[in-house]
Amino acid sequence: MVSIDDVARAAGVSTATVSRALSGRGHVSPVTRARVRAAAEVLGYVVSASASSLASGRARNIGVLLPYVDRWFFSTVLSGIAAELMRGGYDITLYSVTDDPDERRRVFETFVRRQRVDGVICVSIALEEEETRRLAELGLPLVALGGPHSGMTTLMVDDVAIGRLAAEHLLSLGHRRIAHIGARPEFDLDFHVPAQRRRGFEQALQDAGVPARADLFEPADFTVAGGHRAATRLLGAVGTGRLSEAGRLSGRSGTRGDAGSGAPTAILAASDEMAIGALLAARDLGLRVPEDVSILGVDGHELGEFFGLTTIDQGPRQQGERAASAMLGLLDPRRPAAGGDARADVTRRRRGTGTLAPAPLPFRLVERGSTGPAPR
Amino acid sequence: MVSIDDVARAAGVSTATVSRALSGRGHVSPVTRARVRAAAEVLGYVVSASASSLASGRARNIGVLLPYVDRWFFSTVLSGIAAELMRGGYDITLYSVTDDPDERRRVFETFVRRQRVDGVICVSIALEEEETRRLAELGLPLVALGGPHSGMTTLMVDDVAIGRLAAEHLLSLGHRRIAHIGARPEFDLDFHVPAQRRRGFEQALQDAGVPARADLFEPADFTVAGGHRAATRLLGAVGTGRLSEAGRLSGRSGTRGDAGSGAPTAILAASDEMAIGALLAARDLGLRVPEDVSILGVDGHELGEFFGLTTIDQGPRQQGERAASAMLGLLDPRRPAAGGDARADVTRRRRGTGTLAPAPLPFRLVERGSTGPAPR
DNA sequence: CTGAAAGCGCTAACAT
DNA sequence: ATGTTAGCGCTTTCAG
Repeated sequence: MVSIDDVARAAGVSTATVSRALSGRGHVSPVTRARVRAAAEVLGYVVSASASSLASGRARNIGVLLPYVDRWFFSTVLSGIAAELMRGGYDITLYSVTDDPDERRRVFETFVRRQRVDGVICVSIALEEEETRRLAELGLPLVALGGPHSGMTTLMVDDVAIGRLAAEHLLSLGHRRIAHIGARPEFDLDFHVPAQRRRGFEQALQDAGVPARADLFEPADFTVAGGHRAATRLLGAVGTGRLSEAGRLSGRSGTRGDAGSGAPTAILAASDEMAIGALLAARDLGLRVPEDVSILGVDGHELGEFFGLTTIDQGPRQQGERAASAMLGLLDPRRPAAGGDARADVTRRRRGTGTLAPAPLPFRLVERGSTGPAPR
Repeated sequence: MVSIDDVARAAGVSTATVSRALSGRGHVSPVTRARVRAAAEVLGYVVSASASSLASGRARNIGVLLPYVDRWFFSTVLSGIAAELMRGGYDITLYSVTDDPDERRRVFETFVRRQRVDGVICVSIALEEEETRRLAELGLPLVALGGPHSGMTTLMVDDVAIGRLAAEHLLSLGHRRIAHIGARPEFDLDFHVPAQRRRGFEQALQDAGVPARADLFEPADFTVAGGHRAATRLLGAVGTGRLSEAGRLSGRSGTRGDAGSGAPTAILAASDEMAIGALLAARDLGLRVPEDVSILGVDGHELGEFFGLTTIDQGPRQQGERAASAMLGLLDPRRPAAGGDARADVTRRRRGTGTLAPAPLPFRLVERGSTGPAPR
């Protein structure tokens, strides 16, 4: 392995100069710099991460903690983080944090404390007090996506507002009997995202003078199959959780279009995957979407486009990019706002804590045809 | 940050002893070991990755190169790798290798060479000669998932055999007019996986005396939408690429069940996502699955279960685990075979190269109802 | 079995 | 602008 000494010798300068020339810290004359660069190039020199890191305390590496890497939302967020961090010249070290207490302990007590990282990004992880303390002790920049969290820069989307926007969209189309597929309690982890969406949804209904009906809420598990089962139940049949050729109903019970009772004319699912299940359930029941029933999802899942699903897109990839960008900003406060300008939403810097208080993450309604006017 | 000296002082021994006691290298008396461990525990000591790595040359960190993190197959493989490596006490550093030449250069010339990693796992990456050389120069254990690759332990699934198994399954059900949705040339990258599946498929047809018909091949892009379009075309209508209520055909042209012409009675899609698109297309056309048309996918995608899709599962998560396990085996040859026994398939060790020649990765037919006997 | 001490390769004062 | 040099925190001979 060619070392800094080899380069120094080849360029006829000291190792300190090589270090300065290559890292850009401290002044080096243009000619010297060029000579050093050339020598390094020729020799194929690359600084040793461990040596540099040991001497400088900087690792050019960010730890990313997330609960799953193999779920759409998280892998999409991760791709955003990775792209942005790589642009900033940082490596990323992946730690998957499940809810297995032993594994978590290992991550927080050992892995993260090996001084391998310059900062930590937590994605959708509800930290216990102890864990928060451990992270804080590191004295490193911390960014969380999804919260609330105390003591760290937290990027959050306002899920109550999402629920509200969803309800308002459906209300504006004239729907009054709007069902909601939300989370079973055991899936309402991680900051109660589903519960918040539901709250916003019900608030908006109330504001519009439409009473939320308990029988129009159906809990599910955030999968396509779960959405299918829930929607089948809501739309008046018993679901199997599987796509089936059966069940083309000829008519519907209840007086469609009414205000107070009967089957729903619209369904809001708390995730796109459940919404897709609902879409398929409606079809299995012989219902037309959106003529007979409108279906609305939340997330911005890639499959939504194929299914013509109207959704509230929260842009997970962009969320990842923003989180990474916030981290880069914390690491180097003089860093200019990035291309996508992910720091535009950083409104004020809290005194002393090195923590940023960003504006909420954006989301938007994407209309694609699965929602329409309420049946007459 | 508490250092090794603090522990040494607290335990009343030298730093060398602390190092030995904690790392398990070299002999330490049980009492001393216990005392050191206790001191470390109390002080909350964790070795510094950079210092340890600089001194020992070991980083306890594996670099993972993959083309995408936000696609189902790759994120699933990654989750397998991460789980297994974490079990082995290794961190993982993620490098996404696109086909942008500049980014690739950065990864192979700089990132990977910072001596941050003890080994590199390449997932589905077709390396250029130059890149292979760069990796080999590292002198580190190298494992590839998907190949062929020269000079490194390569785990491969036999895609020709997959195509063959698929065809044989359909042939055994009496199908003779079998269509294939494969890759458009621009998607046939990375070792021509789709091309190989197609080859196996056509070989098996030939072996059965069923001539492959060029008009029953349809290229697509490995998405649900693409599969839908392709299947719509194969089944005799013009697809829109979107789920539509239209097109319930009343009858079919061609004499179903015949040997030499007419619409296909079965479709093999080269990926589950395309197969799902095909499934939906068949429904849109008013065809029953599998009574009118059988549909078979390849991969083992999580959505397959919901859609009742018969598939050839290649177990991507297990592939990741095996790759990681192979890496751990290379790093520590005395390491016992892992729980899942991912080294059972390592048949022989090539002389000198530190390279293992594993058996092909397994795959299996999972019947779920989307394939059935050919219509009479 | 344990300690002393020489690095590992680089960075950052401090000098010049 | 550049060189000298003292570490960064650990591992690993080499002695004992």
